[in-house]
Amino acid sequence: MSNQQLKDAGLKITLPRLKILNILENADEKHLSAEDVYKLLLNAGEDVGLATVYRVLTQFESAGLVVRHNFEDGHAIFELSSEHHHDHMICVDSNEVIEFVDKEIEALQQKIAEEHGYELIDHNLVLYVRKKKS
Amino acid sequence: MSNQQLKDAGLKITLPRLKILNILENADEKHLSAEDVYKLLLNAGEDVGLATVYRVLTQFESAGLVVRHNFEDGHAIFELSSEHHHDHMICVDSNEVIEFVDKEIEALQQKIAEEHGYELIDHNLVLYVRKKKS
DNA sequence: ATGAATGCAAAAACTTTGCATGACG
DNA sequence: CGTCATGCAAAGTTTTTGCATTCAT
Repeated sequence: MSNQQLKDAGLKITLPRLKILNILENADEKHLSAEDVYKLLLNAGEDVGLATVYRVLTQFESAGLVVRHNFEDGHAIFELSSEHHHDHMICVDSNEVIEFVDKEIEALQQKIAEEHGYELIDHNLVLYVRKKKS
Repeated sequence: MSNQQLKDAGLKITLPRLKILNILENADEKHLSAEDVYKLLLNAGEDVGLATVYRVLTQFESAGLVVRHNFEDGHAIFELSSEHHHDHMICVDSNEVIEFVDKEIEALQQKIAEEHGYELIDHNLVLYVRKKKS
């Protein structure tokens, strides 16, 4: 039950929030724009306003339930935050989103920041790729 | 003279294009939004429309003169394309943009893409950092 | 019952486009 | 001179906000 997740996040348990959380948990594609979530809700016969979707997703982000990414095409996508951080690869042909983790890259980023006299707070890495016709 | 760069790019030499190119070459901050460029033009007493700034920057991008980045805050910034590719570090306090290059990271990205059966087309890496109080 | 959450519509921020006028080669 | 570029204003996108109503506790 998702109730607990909302409570833990300090959010009142409301229908729109539950519905949106359910979409994020159960949709095939885990990387959704606000519009995507909105459409999935409509398709499911749920009556939730787009403004609410934006508001709820933003609250989820503040609560750490969800991560927001700004991919290059200008509009944000949201995904449930998994325990382990990961980066993304986007296929330029199919728009498929692939997740990956690489310890070495993470370490290097840390090193680079330090070498410049900075502390690494966060990062954003997206690889744009194309399937190899082996 | 910037005339040649425009010619080489296959673009007609017009005043707005020259002025914008000059801004990009001579401004202190090398990472400018369309609005920034527009304001700098106004401050310099030049009379160029914002729509033209967008059009020209987009043309420059197509011509390879300029690179467009979508930083996380949703609006695009442009910079003259230097010979050597580089990535960016942004100070979360001052919004300062620092450029850096790291061969190892570039190589790793290539490797990761390949391991997943993809060919690396492009990438986008931004580090969010904070100055160390040594 | 009270304060917070929602829905709608309006606005805001950023970017693109249509069209008449003006500039380049 | 013909064509392409410009400026303005209008429209498009994506996201946010104001406000009256509804909902959760």
